[in-house]
Amino acid sequence: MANETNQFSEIIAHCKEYGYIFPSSEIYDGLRAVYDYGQNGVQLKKNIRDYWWKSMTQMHENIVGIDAAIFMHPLTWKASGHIDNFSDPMIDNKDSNKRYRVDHLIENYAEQLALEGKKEEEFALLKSMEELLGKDDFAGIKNLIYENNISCSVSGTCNWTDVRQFNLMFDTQLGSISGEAEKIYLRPETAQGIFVNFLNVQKTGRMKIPFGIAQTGKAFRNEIVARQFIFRMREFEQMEMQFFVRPGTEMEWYNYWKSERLQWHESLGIPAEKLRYHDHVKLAHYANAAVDIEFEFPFGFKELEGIHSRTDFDLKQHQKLSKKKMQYFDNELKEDGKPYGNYVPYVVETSVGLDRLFLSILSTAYAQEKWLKEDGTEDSRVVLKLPPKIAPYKLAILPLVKKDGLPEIGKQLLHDCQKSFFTFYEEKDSIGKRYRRMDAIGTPFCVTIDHQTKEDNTVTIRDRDLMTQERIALADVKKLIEEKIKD
RNA sequence: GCGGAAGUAGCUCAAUUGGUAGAGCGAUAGCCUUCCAAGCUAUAGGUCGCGAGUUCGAGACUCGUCUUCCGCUCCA
Repeated sequence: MANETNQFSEIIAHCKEYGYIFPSSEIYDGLRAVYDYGQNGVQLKKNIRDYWWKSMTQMHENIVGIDAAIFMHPLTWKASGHIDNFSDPMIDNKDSNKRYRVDHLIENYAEQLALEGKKEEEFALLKSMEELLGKDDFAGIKNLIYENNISCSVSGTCNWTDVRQFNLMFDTQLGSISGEAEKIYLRPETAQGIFVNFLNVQKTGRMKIPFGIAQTGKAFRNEIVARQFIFRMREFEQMEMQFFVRPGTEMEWYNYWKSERLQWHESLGIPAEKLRYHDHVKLAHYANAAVDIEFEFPFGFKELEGIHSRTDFDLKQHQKLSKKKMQYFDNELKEDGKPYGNYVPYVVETSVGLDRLFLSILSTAYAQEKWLKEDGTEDSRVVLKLPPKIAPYKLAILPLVKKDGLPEIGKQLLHDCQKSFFTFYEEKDSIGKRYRRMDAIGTPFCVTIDHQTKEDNTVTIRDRDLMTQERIALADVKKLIEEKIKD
């Protein structure tokens, strides 16, 4: 009966129409690549986050959570490498549209000079470049490129844009007195909040390796091109867990989390064929192994979660800059009967984008269905087949008519149920229309109060996905739903 | 960032050669009530994305700008 299509633009439209996601500050034309979660979206997002939180912390006695601030000491980003690696001045060639890091562009040209035997010119060029870069004199850099007639290797022209700084980190000022204010960054990842709290948590929680610290929270990246709805946003939410292990055991844990995390996504109803691993060939500066779990979005397979073996890079860097020892004393005995002793732990990270996960779940759940009714006419619906445990509303209570005392029974049931889970109550419009509305927002169960209810205290309960109904005792409704929404 | 396309009511779309905006669905209120969006009545909702320009007159033409989608580019 199902004839499903999965057009991305239809999903976006559905999100807006049914209160899942709105463009940010839409009345002012929106803000590029920034979105707000609506009344249903916030609930779905929260349920996904809670499910992650529970499976990471509550279900693992050796993983605890924290909630670090978005603002962090500026040296944090020096230590992590974000300041040095992500603030390169760039320049575009207007003819080829090719973008270069200006230091690479000039260094390449300098190499040519060297090959031509013009050692002095090479030296002078590099020296001026360093001076200009040192004082962020971008106009000067551009002049330097023009003076030396440095051209684009693709177009061969010197038709350059201005030099621009592309720093992925947003900055702002801490302290309100200008001049005295300190430049401070909005965190580009939540991981560092965990690393800087490593000692606090390990000591106060008396944590023994291996152990993990989990955190969910907002991160900010000033992406040059942010697009594809909520897939790449400038403000987004991460759910990260850093797992601290004994050096040498990291690959074991890396493989453990690699398979663990894939299964977790499947437990949220994402079909296995829409998930795959993508091993990194080119590794980031901090990693010795990295894999992405990719999901087949409507626009192709893209990264959903990253699992990285980060070695001891981060803790060592913080040790270096903070001059605090990021050590752990391992009392467990080696084969020779002596303890493992002091070391800087290795880290295996799992990092999933909550917004991306939201989009994965939504695009998996979204379905347009068409079928023939008994009288031969076509019927159709749009339904979000969300797993009941994360659906915004778990149950809708629908009196068949709004008279004869049926609303009163419905409201009593609402009162009983809403203490335990989100319950929707609606008595307006035809029952079919109300079912369609509930399908559109993904409510898994609808209970209808009819005249028989008054006689024998039973109601019909309708399954969203099957559109079938069965009659159950009114008194069993709450218990039944609670059973259905359990993990 | 480059190229292409689009923007009129909550949604889908109309509006002659330029003559100061309409429909269906939806929403709200009421009536009716029969378990899968389709009965009846009434009401609300738009400075045509925004800003200039051309014109006696612009939703329509021109320019700019914002936003979105598609392709390229980028992506610790």
